[in-house]
Amino acid sequence: MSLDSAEFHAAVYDIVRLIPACRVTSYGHIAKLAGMPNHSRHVGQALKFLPPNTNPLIPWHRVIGASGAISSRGPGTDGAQRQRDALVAEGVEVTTGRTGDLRVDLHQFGWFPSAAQIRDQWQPHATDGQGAVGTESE
DNA sequence: CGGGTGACGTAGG
DNA sequence: CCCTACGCCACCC
Repeated sequence: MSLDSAEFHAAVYDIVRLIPACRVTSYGHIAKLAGMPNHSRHVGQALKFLPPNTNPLIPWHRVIGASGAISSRGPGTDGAQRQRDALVAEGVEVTTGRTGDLRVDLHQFGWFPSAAQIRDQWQPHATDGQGAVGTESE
C-alpha cells in the first residue's frame, strides 16, 4: 500500500491525536505507525504544515525526537519553548541542558505502542493501564 | 535535473 | 554523554 502525501499527513494527525496526556512519542515511531518507518522527517514536515487552528485538536507538543530531545527549530523561533511549556503544563518533566537543549525522559514519559496496541486503544479489550509502553532500553 | 535542506534516526568514534 | 557521518525522502532553488 502506498500512502499519498495527504493521506500520510492524515495518518500522522490521527496517530498524534491518540497520544495520551502526560506522554510523549517520537517522529520515527509515528512514521512507523503510519506505515513509513523511513519518513520520520516527513512527520515533522506534516506537523510544521499543521495550521494553528488545529493546535488544540492535535497535541503536536507530545511529539519529540527519538532521543527525547525537543528540536531547536531554529534560534529565532519559540516553537521549542512553547512545546516545553505545554509539556510541563501536562506534568511532563523537561530538563534543560547547559546549551539550552530541552530533553524528556522517555523511560518515564515515553509512549511507544505497536500498531496492534493502537488498534487495541480503539477497541479496548484488555484493560491494561500500563504506563510507558514498550520501553525499549530497560 | 543536480544540489541543498529539514520539527529525524541509527551507527560509530 | 558528546559529536560526526550517513541514510532517508519530499520540497525548493
